[in-house]
Amino acid sequence: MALRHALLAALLDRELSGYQLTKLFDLDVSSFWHAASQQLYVDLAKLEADGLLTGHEVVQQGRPNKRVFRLTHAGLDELTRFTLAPTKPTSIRDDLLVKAYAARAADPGKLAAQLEQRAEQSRTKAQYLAEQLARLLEGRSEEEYLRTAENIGPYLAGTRGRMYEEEQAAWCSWAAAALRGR
Amino acid sequence: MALRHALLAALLDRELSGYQLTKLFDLDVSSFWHAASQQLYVDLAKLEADGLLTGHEVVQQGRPNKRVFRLTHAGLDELTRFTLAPTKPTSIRDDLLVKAYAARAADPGKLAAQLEQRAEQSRTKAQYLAEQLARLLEGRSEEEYLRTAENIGPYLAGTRGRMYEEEQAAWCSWAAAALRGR
DNA sequence: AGCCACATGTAAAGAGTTACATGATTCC
DNA sequence: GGAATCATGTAACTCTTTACATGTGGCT
Repeated sequence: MALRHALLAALLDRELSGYQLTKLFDLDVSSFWHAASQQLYVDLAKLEADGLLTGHEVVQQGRPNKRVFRLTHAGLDELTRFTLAPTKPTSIRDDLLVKAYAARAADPGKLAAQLEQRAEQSRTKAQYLAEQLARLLEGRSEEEYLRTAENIGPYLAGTRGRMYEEEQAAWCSWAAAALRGR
Repeated sequence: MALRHALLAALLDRELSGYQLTKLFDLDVSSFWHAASQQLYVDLAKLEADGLLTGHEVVQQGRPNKRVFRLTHAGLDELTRFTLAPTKPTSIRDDLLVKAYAARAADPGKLAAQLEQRAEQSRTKAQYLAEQLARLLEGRSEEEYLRTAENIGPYLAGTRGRMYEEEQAAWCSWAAAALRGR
């Protein structure tokens, strides 16, 4: 049920359309919460029906019109309530790790190749996220940013995403090497 | 659809009952694929109906009888097929990160407290996983183990789980400190 | 008798994925 | 005209979660 809250959080200090959220979820948010664009539209509609968001048509020139969404007071309350509610620890759920777990049933070379490919993807994503984080700092030191910025949420969550991708890349390379050495 | 394959992989070189799998998934496997015990029984029944597993009643003394499951040839084939199939990158999906993302809507102290609590849980879990990994080595060096052991899958996947929990703990502590310093 | 570990499920509701669908506008 | 980007959805299916359900046997 956190997709709803991820959407609310993404709209905390700005108005965005479904399409803009799609791109945001593809790149930045996906590092800690993945969702397909279709699902975003479904949940945006529900959130609006529940009065947590309001949508406004924006007429554009040179491209199709869009509907941007804004948090309502009820939406902000709901988000605050969510941050206070207890959460159970969740963990990784990754096909690739299940494949590694099943290593004995796999062709070592082919599994290693998949791991190396994923390592590369994760490295790319980690780099992108690092750039985004650097952009948020706007020249300030991290320490200063965390003390003074208005909304440090995206920086905190984005940092976890960057760490995750870096670790994933490192583990994939290590596991691939282990398989290659057999 | 990887729960099926995680079950098959867990049965790669041993017979286990639903209850034993429950405990395995609670502790070891949960670090890379979480599943509730009810779901295990449902999927075990399906896997048996699909001919990928066979179940055998085991009469026990001093405790209720159990049914242990064993991979069939078809089950092993299916697992091998799975390891060859392409996989899309998946990522974290964690309520706690969404909460961090929504930091601006949260009470900093209360969110920090939740992060610190999670840091503690992750540290405990990382420690448990480290012990399990050390047990697998049976005194050998990691390098030797990876070269010579029969089935290195659990060690590879378990290592990722341990890394994840360690990183999670480190990030949680860092993020909590950032929130406390405001 | 009461509690705990062992042992195995069913049913309903909720969330997410996959496939399908449509249309506007710009640029080449 | 065709491709790419912008823009928004629906429907069917699969998977997961939550709540409910039941029973054995040892220990105190």
